Amino acid sequence: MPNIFDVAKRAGVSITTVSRALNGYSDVNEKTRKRILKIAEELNYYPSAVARSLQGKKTNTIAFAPWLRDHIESRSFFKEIVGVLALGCLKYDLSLLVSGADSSQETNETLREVAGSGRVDGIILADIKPEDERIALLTDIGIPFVAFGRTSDYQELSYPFIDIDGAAGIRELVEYVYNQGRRRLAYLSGPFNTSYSVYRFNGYRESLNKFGIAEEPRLIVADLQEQSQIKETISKLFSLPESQRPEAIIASNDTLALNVINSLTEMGIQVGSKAGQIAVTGFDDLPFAAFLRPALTTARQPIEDTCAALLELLAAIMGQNEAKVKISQTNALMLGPKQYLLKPELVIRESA
Amino acid sequence: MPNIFDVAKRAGVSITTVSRALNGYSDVNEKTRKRILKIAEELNYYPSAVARSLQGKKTNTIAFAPWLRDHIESRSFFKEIVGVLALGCLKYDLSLLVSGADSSQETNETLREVAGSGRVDGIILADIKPEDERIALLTDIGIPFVAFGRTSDYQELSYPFIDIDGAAGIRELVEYVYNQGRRRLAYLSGPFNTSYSVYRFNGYRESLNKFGIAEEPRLIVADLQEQSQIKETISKLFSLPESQRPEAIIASNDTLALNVINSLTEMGIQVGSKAGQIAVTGFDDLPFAAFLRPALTTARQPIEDTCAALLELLAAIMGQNEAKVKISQTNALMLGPKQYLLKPELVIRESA
DNA sequence: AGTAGCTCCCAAAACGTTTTGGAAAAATCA
DNA sequence: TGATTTTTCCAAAACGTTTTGGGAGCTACT
Repeated sequence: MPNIFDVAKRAGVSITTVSRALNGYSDVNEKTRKRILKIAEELNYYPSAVARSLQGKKTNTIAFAPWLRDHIESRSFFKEIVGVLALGCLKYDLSLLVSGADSSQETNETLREVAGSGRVDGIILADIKPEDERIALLTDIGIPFVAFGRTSDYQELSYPFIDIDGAAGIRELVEYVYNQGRRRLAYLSGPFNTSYSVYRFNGYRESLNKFGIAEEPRLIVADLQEQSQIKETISKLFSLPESQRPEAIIASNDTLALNVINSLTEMGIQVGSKAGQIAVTGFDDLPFAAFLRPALTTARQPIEDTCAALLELLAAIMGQNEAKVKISQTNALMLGPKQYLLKPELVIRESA
Repeated sequence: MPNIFDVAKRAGVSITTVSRALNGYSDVNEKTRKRILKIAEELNYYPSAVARSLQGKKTNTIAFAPWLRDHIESRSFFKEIVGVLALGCLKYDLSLLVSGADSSQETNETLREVAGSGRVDGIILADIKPEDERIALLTDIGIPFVAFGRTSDYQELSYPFIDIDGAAGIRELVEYVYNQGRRRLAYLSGPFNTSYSVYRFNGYRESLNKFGIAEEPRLIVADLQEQSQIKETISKLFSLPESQRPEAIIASNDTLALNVINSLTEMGIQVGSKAGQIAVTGFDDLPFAAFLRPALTTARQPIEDTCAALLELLAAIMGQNEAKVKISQTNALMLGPKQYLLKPELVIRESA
């Protein structure tokens, strides 16, 4: 591979001139520039990104750092987001480095490596837990980052994040089924070791409170890990005396809802919005949600908006014009400086 | 951020010694090493990946380079693969750079940049077209790469690739519906500007030929771009006299099949494997395929195997032990040196 | 004619590592 | 004891850019 010296020699100028010609500086004669450009083209010369980074202290790369653990629920959404993010990076002339790990042990080591080694200029941190040591890690290292999601203590820590308002989404869903006349509302969730599970559950409790419905522990199952547990849970719920059985099942995400619907269907229980049927709702609006039978009523995560906001915020922080960060998404609620909440959108289909 | 000099000064040794201590060389006293390690820890020192790359000529990064254009069909599968790839990279201690572009103009410029600038050690090229100028580009630049998919002229060009045998998948599907007694088999496909469309269509023709069925132009529609066209196509097919209507519809991918099923259902036409119903098949086995009603009969792309093979092959090429490249996937067919074909798996469900 | 101001170019330093080729000090051997 | 080997360390070069701080050679002004 040719380097800048090869070009300089061939053109009969110094490497300084080659560099400045290629970078569009005005202190090089137009004729010389043309000549250098042609030679660079001929030689198939491309400046080394690595050398450039070393000198310029900029890599023009950001990392997307999720936890690639194999939850029943987590992987689908990760897949949705990375493509959109990659596309969005083009606008900022950034490259996207995907950096995750599956065993939680390694994770922090991988993240520390990518954050500490100067390989990237900024990081988008995903899959935030209620208490997430990665926030402190990155803050410590001093690398610009934006979290996708938020911890429980985001107010004290006050790091930048974009989150989707899970509580609001669930509240809308609950209100919707409440207005159908349903009162016994079960809530199914994965374990509370992911922030969004906690916030969504809070939404459920807030709604019950608002409508004056007492919490019924038997209707709340919040540690679902595997498919088999779901089936089991459902049959337990439906072995209750008729007057105590749930009239609606609020699932904390689409994948869970999918399994709930399948379990119910298998048991011969009708799912749907009509009276006599049991209502089921999800959250996320993954691609399959529209194609379920019955099609899933859910709250849509605004993926495009979220990714745009994440990049916008991160770019602003990296560009040091932190002062005037202003997220342009219309439905963004500002929780604190550089902390934004995006609203999910209610999607009514057939399952509720 | 501290650098190696800071550590050296604090430890009272030269930077050489720090470097060698950190990299586990044996010519540094165990006591000194311990001291250096502790100081590095205290200082929160991490070697600059950039400087290291510059010196070592290795970035330990590979790029995933798809075409992120917004086809009716292409995006879902891209999303599937990037997550698995990212996970697989961990085993090889590689990072994954996602580098795509949406307008086809930019694409080559982006690719040239990432390939020519030494930012990555290797590239996984996806979304191969029947004639794909990117192959020549990368060969020219001389960067190690593996294509996911293959051009029409892969034999002359002879570059490394992993492909999924689309023809074989379609053949199995066609044979399956043929054995149900169906003879009038329509074929629906997106435009032939993507390799897999061509190979899959070939599979269809080979099967017809094998079973002595004449090709019926009216049953072959191969330029579907939008949803609306699909509905239109379907109604045209079903406005034929009864004796000429298709008994099965072979769609070249799941997304297409999904829309076909929806269109048919809207028109009140029963889809399924039973006599009197029309059979519909897809290809890919995307996550939603199992949840359609009727659930989609399709050919599953072995994503995990494919990603594993891509990485295995690329790693071998990058490691210069090209000679003994041996793909370990059990169902891999070798087409040429470093050229492998993986077999899709028939997934029988309800739609056919 | 002298000087100030352009235009166009360049040598050298800096970015932070690893590698190379020793060299001093300590240990071992004869 | 002197010679040899081993252990432990280091100075300098190299990787390929960009930036800094000028410096010729012209042109234009007074």
